[in-house]
Amino acid sequence: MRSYGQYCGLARALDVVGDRWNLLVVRQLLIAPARYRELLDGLPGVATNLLADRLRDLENAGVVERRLAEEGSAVVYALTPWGAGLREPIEGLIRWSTPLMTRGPDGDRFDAAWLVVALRALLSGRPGPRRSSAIGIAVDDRLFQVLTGPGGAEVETHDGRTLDAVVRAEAAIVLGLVAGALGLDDVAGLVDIEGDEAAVREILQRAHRPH
Amino acid sequence: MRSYGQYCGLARALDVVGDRWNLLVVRQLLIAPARYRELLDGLPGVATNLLADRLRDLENAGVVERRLAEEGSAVVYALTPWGAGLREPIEGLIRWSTPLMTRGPDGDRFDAAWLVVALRALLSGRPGPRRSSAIGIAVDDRLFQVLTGPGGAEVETHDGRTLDAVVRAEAAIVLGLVAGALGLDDVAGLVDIEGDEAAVREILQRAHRPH
DNA sequence: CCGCATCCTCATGGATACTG
DNA sequence: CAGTATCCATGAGGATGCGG
Repeated sequence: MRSYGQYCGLARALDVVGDRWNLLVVRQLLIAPARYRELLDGLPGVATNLLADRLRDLENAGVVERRLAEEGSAVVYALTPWGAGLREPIEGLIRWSTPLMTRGPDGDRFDAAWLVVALRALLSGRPGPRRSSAIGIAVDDRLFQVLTGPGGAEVETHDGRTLDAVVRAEAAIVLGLVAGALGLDDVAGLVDIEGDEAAVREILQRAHRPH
Repeated sequence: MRSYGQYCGLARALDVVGDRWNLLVVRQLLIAPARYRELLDGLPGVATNLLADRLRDLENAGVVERRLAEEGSAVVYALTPWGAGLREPIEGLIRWSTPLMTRGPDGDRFDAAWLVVALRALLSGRPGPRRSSAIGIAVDDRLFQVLTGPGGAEVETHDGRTLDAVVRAEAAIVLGLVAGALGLDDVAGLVDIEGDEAAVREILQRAHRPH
């Protein structure tokens, strides 16, 4: 992308991350450091050459760094400390987007890993007292609970139900909550979704690994 | 721009404002509502057809609205309340960009009006006590002062020097401050710039008008 | 397999000219 | 003044190739 050629913080920031796909690459790396193939999978629709281009650009700009796992030549992409600072504006955009999310998936693809970023944005970005929150969700007559603290969101189930169902349902509930400008304590709702436990459990584990 | 087709807040936000120039249009309207020509002037480098396209897109998305001044057919563009909510992520990007600003204008164009957004972002977005700050600036052996309160920044001069010089110098000082992670009380610096008083005075007046 | 690079097609952006 | 129309350059998207 051509530079805007403006001595303005916003313009210069967009010179770096304003290119198509760039902020979504950062989103993926805010979830966890990832391999090239994982990024491709987490960014449905991106062309392979574009992803390579964007990773190069972001690396040259100092947003992303390539790490070589000691074993062999495995390349892992991760955010630099400065790149991780994009969490703030990204969370702002996520909060701003809640009116766009109320219409539901509609046909868009969905990946539970994206909620790792979104939940933290929605639950930690509100003004006012920020203790911890508990959101109860009823799925098929079974009750689950999502506990949220200052550091982010953790999912706990009091049941044998899959974690994926909890996470997805949580998305709908939290988005509905925020859209309706309600408080975040002890709210219950009802959603009906199926899911895969192992995948989400791994996502959550990786999300707790520091970069 | 094609939709990302992802049920993710960030992706949907970028479906709306991720197009080139879109966030810069919003920046201009965060300064003040503006006519088409004013937007062209405040967005150096944008093509007229692109600006027209983007304004249409943003209007259809509910970010921008056209207002008809009672007199004749004068069209004024302004942010909707939802569109004004982009201030938060924009301010986040501006704060994130400070390392990019320390190298100076370099050849980029500069418009003092952009500081109306940037100053507020830099001075009101820091964590911790948020009282008011005073930044002293020495320009050609004369001292000026920029007073900042919770609602934003106001420029005052204790001298006959042009306001534009104050504002431009202020940019360099504040950016340097934030980049160096210093506090914001009673800091002095030195810059040497010329400017035009009337233009900046009008900008500041308009910035204090609510949308 | 993974991590890209090349090639091709087509949509989008940029600059300028033009119009109500 | 407030845009539209036009033309050309650039970049996105998709398929495929290729070395490790």
